Amino acid sequence: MKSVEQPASESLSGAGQRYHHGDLAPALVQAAREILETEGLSKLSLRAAARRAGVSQAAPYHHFRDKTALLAAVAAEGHRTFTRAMVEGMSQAGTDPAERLVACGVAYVDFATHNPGLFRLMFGGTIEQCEIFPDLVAAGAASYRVLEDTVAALTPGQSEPEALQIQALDAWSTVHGLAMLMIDGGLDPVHYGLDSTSDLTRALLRRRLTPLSC
Amino acid sequence: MKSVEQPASESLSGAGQRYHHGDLAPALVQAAREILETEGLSKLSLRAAARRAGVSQAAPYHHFRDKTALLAAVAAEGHRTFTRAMVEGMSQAGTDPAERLVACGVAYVDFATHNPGLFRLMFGGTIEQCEIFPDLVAAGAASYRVLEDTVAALTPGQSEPEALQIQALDAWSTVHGLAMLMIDGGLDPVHYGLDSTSDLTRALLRRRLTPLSC
DNA sequence: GATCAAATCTTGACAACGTTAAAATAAGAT
DNA sequence: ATCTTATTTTAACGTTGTCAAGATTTGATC
Repeated sequence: MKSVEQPASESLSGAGQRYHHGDLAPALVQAAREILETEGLSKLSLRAAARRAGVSQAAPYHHFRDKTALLAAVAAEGHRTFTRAMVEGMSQAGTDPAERLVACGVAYVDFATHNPGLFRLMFGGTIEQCEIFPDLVAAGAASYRVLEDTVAALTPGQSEPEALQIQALDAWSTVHGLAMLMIDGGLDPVHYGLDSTSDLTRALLRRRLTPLSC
Repeated sequence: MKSVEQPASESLSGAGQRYHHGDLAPALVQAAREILETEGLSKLSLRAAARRAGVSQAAPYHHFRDKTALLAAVAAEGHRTFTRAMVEGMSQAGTDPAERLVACGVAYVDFATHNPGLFRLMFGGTIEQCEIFPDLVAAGAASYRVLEDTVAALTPGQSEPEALQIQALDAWSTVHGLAMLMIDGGLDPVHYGLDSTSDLTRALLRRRLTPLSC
């Protein structure tokens, strides 16, 4: 009476509804991620994620303690792809430290505008007491380190570490604020005589990094 | 059999539960605001706000179409006090345009750190389709204009308006990002050798406004 | 002042949600 | 083959957003 032996390949292929899903935790994370981007945070319920993954309402509780825990997993995964996006964006920017920082910032803002729901989940305070999710904290710290390192490369001979940190914070605040304003504040690049949000980000960062010639 | 004639003074005095509240809409906004800061957004339900205002669960629907409409009212009111905070902060900063901008930024970030829940509601994308609430849009635009004007005062002889707008956006992004990171990212001023978030904001903005002496 | 319409509030209900408990089923070890 | 454990389901509880129907108050009109 066994069902056909499938090698745990699930995805969307077939309606094979075996009792044990086999890989439910990642499937729930992906389902939640999809709902987040297509329907928004308000439509992202645990039950909806379970439905999308093809399991019952209570199944997620064997893999996540809470709804918040699932959201934390989504956010952590988001931070990892976010980190990758920044690294990749910089790798195409050559070797000039300033241009690399610009590319990092552009990747930062691009990620936010392309995944607004996810970005808000990662930074928007939706997940209360996020410090109790070590995975999330680590992923967030790693993504910050990319930006910090990029800023550090900008001023090689920096003696005092506090100045560097302030500089990194400055860069971080700028791109983070820009990202937030673009996805929430209804910022329109055309209003600045530019075509895309990427161009606006680039213009803003370039202007910053090349102080008035003196 | 009339109850004692009270001149519509409500507040918290007495348990006078007359059938008509008299001023329910503002009372609900304030109740929501209080819940937001004391218990967080997740505990802010329409029913909880109604309970706190001393009315039944369905009473709010005679003053707000939705839960979202109530949130929008809270956010709009937040933007107005936010605007006032920035104006007042600048008024104590003298006449130097740069110092006024710094004061504006400090007020911006201070407001966020003192009212994190409200600030997130104002900017965090919680209110979907916020463009359908004209009051909210107007209040938000007014708060932005304060910052824009302050930046404009910084460079009096600015010919092209686009350059000014980019400059304003730069300033806005920075303080906004800083505010967001402080309430969500767990930014610690001590980590930068400073005592308070205000000091950190000031240090960052001053550094920005005084380019490396040349 | 009596009457009537509008505004305001309440009770009661419904579906959806987060969450838990108990029971059912599959997987793996002995 | 049996037993233990992990996984999933069904059923249920309390809470929420929201609506419909009825009750109460207010204010205008005669």
